Amino acid sequence: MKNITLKDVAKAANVSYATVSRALSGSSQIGSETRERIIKLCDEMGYTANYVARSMVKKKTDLIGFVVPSIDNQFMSELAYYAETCARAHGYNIMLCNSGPDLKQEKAVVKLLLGRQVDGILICPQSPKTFENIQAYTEQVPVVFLSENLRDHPQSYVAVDNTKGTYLGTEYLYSLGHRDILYFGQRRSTTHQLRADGYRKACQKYGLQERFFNSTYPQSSIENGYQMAIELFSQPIDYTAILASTDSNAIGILQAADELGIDIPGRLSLIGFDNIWSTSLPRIDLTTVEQPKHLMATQAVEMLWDKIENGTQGYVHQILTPTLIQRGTCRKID
Amino acid sequence: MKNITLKDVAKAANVSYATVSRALSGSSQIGSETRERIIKLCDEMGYTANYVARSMVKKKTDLIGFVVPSIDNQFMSELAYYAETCARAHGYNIMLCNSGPDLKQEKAVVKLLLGRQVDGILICPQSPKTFENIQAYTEQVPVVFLSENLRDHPQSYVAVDNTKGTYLGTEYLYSLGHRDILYFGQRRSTTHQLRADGYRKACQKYGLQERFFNSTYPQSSIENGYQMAIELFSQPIDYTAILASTDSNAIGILQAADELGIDIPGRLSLIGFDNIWSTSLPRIDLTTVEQPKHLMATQAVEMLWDKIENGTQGYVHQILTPTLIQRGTCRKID
DNA sequence: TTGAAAGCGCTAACAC
DNA sequence: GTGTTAGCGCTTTCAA
Repeated sequence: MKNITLKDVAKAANVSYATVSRALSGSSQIGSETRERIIKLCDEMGYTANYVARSMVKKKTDLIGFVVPSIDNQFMSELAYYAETCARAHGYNIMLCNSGPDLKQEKAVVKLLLGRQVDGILICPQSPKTFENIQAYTEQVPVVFLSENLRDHPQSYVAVDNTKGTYLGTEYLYSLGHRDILYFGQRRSTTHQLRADGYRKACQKYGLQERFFNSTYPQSSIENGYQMAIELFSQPIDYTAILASTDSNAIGILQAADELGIDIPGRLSLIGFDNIWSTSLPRIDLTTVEQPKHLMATQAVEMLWDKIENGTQGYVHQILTPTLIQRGTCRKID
Repeated sequence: MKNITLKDVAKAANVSYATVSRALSGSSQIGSETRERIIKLCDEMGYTANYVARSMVKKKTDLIGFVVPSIDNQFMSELAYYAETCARAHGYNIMLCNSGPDLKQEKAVVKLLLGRQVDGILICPQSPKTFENIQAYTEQVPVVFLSENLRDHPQSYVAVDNTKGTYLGTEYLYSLGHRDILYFGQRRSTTHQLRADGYRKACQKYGLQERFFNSTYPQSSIENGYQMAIELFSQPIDYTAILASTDSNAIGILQAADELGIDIPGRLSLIGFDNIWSTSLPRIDLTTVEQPKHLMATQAVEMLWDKIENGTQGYVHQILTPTLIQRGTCRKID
C-alpha cells in the first residue's frame, strides 16, 4: 500500500520534482509538452496529491469546521447539506462536529478544530452563551455563526428575521379574521425573544391583545410542546389561534389537540416556525414560517469564504427574509 | 494572528523542541518536573498542537471520511450523528461528503478523501453499483460500507437483516388475522430484493398468496410512494394490509389513502421499514420495522477503527437484527 | 533525561 | 522552462 509521491513521478519522468509540482498546479512556467507528459504519467501511476503536505507548506487546509448541536436535527442537517455542497464547490471540505449537549463540549470541538488548522468555522450555536463560550477562539480563526441571532455582538452571523417571521404569522391570522391569538413559546434565547417581539409588534399594529403562554422548558421539542399544550388546554380556550415559536412546539400542540379532541383548524388555527421538513408531511400539513435554509447556508459559507480568501475584517449581520408557508392548519373565521 | 509553535515554547522553556514534544505526548522519557513546567507553559502561551504537521510525520490523520448520498436524509443524518460521536470518542474526526446524485460525484468525493489522507472511509452507498464504482480506492484505504447489503462482495459492511425485517412485518400482520397482504416496493436495489425475499418467505411459511406491487420509480420517496399508491388504489382493493418497503413509501401511501378516504388502519393495515424519525410523529404513528441506527453506526465505526489501528485484513459482513415497532397503523381483523 | 538532526511530501523562491 | 533547495511544524531515531 505504499503511496506514490511526487518524487516517484519525477524519477519516472526524469525531471525534478518541482517540475511535476508545476505541471500539476497548472503553473505557466512550464512547457506544455512536458506538462502533458507528466500529467499522463501521474494518471498512469495512480498518483494522488497529498493534501496534508500541501497544507503544511501553504499554511492553509481548505477545511471548514462545521459545528452543530446535533446533526440529526432536521433543521441542522438541511443546513449541513447545503453548506457542504456549497463549500465543496469552492474547494473546501467540511469537518463535522456535534457540539451537544453542553457548552464544554462545544468549546472542546472548536478547540479541536483549531488544532486541525481549519481555515474557518461555521457554527450553529447551541445556546445564547455560545458566543462568549468560544470567544477565545474567534480571534484566531474566521468564524461565522449560523441561525441564531447574536444581536449586537461584534461577530458575523447569518440568521432569519425572526421578528418579521412572527409578525407575518400574526398578520396572516389577523387577515383570516382572528382577533384572539395566543403566542406559545420559550423564554430563554435571543431568537425566541425576537420572535415574541414580532408577535407583539403585530398585536400593537392591529390592536390585538397580547397573550403569552411561556413554556417552562428551555428547549423546544415535540415532547415539551405536548406537555405544555396539555397544561394549556386544561384552561378555557378563549382564543381562536395559536402562534407557536417553533415547528416542534406546534407539532406537540397538534398532538395534544388531537388527543383532547380539539379540532385544528376547525376550533383552533395553528402556525409554526422554521418549516422543517416534517411539517410538509401530508398528515401534519402545518402552516408555518419558512427559514430560507438553502440561502442561509450558502450565504454563511460565502461569508466565511470571503473572510478566508480576502481576509475581510470586521463583521456582518446578514438577516434573511422569512416567508409564510400556507398549509392546512389555519382557517378563515368571521 | 501568528501561531505559536513548539519552537516558541521550547525557546521560552529553554529546552530543545523535542523535549516539548515529549512532554506533550506523555512520553515516559522525560523528567516529571520538566514535563509539568512545560505543560504549564504551553497553557500560558496558548499553544495548540498542529495536527497537520503531526499527520505529516506520523502518516496518519485520525480522520475518517463519511460519505452519504445526502446528509439531509433523516436516516443518514441519524447515522451521521452516532458515527461522529463514536468516532470522536476514539480520537477520530469526520470529514463529511455528500455523494449524491450520481456515481461520478460519489467517486469524486472518495478520491478527494483519499487525497486528504483519511485513515478510513465510511460510506452509505447511493446505489448497488457503488461497490464497483469505488473499487479502485477500496484497496488503498480501509472502507466500511454502511446500510446497504453488499451480499457476497468481499468488502466489510454493516447492515440490517432486511429479509428478517419484512418477515417480521408479514408475520405480525398474519398474527393480527390478515390473510391478504400486498407487498409494495422497489425493484432495483439488493436491499429491496432482500426485503421482498422476507415477505416471500413469510408467505410460504404461512401459506399466503404472494402479491407484489412494484414501483416503477427507482428511488423510494414520499412523492413516489404517493403516485404509485394512487395508481394502486384505482384498482379494486382485495387485500387487507400493505407491507411497504420503506417508511417513505408508506407515508406516501398514507397520503393517497387519506385523499381517497381509505381508512388506515380501519380498512387497510400498513407497515413501513426503517423507523425514520418522522414515523413517530403523532399524526403519522406508523407501525414499522426498526433499523438499529445507533448500533449500525457504532459498529461500522468500530469495524473501521479495528482495520485502521490493527490493520485487520479480510472483511466482515455484520448483519444486525431489526425489530418491529408497533404503532397505530395496523389493526386486528377476524 | 535531554539535545541534535533527519525527514514526512510538498510549494515557492531563487538560480541557471 | 527547469533544477536546486529551503523550509512548513512536528515526531522520532540516535547520541550524549
